[in-house]
Amino acid sequence: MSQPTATVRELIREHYTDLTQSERKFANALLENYPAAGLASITIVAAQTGVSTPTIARMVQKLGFKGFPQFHQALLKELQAKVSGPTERRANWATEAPESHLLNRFAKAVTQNIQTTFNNVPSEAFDAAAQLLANTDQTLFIVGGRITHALADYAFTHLQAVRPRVIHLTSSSATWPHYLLDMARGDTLLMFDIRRYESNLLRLAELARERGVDVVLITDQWASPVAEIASHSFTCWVEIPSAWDSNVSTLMLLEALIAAAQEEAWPQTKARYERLDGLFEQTRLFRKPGSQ
Amino acid sequence: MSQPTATVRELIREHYTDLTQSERKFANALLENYPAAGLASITIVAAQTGVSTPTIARMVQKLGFKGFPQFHQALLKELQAKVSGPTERRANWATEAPESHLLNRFAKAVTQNIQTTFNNVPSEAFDAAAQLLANTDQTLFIVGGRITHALADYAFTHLQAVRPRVIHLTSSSATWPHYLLDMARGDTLLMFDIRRYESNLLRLAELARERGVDVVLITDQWASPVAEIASHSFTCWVEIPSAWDSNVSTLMLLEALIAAAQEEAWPQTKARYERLDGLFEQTRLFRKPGSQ
DNA sequence: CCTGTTCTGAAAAAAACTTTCCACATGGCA
DNA sequence: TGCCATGTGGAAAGTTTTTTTCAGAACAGG
Repeated sequence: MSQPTATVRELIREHYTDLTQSERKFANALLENYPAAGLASITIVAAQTGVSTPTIARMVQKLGFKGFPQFHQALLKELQAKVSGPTERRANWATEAPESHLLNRFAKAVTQNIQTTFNNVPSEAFDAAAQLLANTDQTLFIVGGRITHALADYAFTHLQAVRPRVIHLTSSSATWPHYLLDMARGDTLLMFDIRRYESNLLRLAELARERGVDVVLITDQWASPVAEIASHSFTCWVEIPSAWDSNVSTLMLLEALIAAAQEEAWPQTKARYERLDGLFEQTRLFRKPGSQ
Repeated sequence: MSQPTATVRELIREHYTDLTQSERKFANALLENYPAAGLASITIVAAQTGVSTPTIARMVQKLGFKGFPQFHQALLKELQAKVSGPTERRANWATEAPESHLLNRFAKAVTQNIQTTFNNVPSEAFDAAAQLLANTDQTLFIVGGRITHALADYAFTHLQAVRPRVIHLTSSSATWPHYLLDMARGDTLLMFDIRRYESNLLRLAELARERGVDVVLITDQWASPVAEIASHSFTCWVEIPSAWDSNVSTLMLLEALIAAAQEEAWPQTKARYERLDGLFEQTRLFRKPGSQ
């Protein structure tokens, strides 16, 4: 109310840290379905969110409204202004920014990449690869390149929680022969290779293949040479208007694979997660906010 | 009511000839400002249109609704469907797989996350943060948590290419005091904190803040406590049907920030990229795509 | 100019909504 | 462990909205 120009969305962002848990529940529901989720009566809104009416009432007061009706009207006014604007442009992602803003150009490119990537995932290969990643009888090796070693790291952190016997090959290729020593027939090597393709990754894949290791490759639309010897390879679209490549679709595919692997061996994984949680509790790595 | 799928707009057209003069007055007002003009209370709607409440009540009954609240809900439902529309339409991503396949369920959740995330980026804060990341007069520190250290690593690799004076705080918090020693007023600390929030990250942010360092925070929809002391903080939607959180939207936001920082200082960055390429050439770390 | 029909809105009654108050639950802290 | 501060929702009180009723206005046709 202090700033008559502020949208409800902005008000929520501004006051987000003041909100309690239940209040945030509603805030998130509203932001996810804006503004429809806030336009019903307070009773309905509360029921849909799963909180009580007083919680909603208190929250809108925190945002600076006198009561729910005022909040309701503010949302309505925004909606009205938006519709009467130049033919609603749903294209805009960052709703306040102009279409030419980097955020919107970027969002457009990445969305396109994700869509193309997912449209081109061979589902049998996906299922087969997920099974390999979940196979705890064998060892799983993970390796990435210059840029993608962060992705390999991410994969390692998650898969290590999902299953035992996961090994992350450090980025220095000088140490790779040591790992090759321990690779056995039936093991899996999860490899990331995005342009520009690194010759030592290809060599590593070849040597692993010779030892009977299944190579699962995640690469880009131009396809790393490793694809020719990989058991399963997945193509990600990575081009954005920039000097470098986007790895959003790569990460998305990776997460999908991790999710699939996790589902594959859920009972085991669940027990592992619980033990992990207990260990974190004991080492007090994560404390509740507010405490020292 | 006869056709449950008919929109209110269609219902109005269908029954238009049955409507009286005053009723048409409201019908026109609604069609001109659809659906906002119908979403207030019947009292307000009537006043705005210049007719009485019974007129509105009678009209919505002519359209086939039991009462004004039912009419109101129908409008709301349409609005809601519209928002989720673009996502719904490309229901199947992995075209061959059934809709219930993990790939499709996953794609749906992540798409929703990305959309919500981008809809909620405050563009001024984004621009300001990009400027901080591109400011080569000061040092840029980067740090992540247990899961997000991979993202921090990714950020480091890219930003190191964009500009000098970038420092990646290793994941072991025991070494952080060493880095704090060198932090100076005006420096920037790029921090990732996704639930569960780590208390040592909060402490680090506090100590940095005390030294006059700008903290740029990338967090999730439940907001890390660091948000309260950060100069700019960005919220990412990370929930997926899984035991862990997705970082696709997080990476997307990060890449957008990197792209913006790169654009901010392009002449410098371009020269840096060229020198970097030359160095790679000399060490022959990479081969050109297609070549052996 | 009259008459019957249709339309309209004021006002009251009914229903629903919003707010306030209070007790209970939760989690941090000594 | 017990205390305190904080957050949460049930229920009643207060308010608004919605519906119904009904009387007057507008209008067409004789």
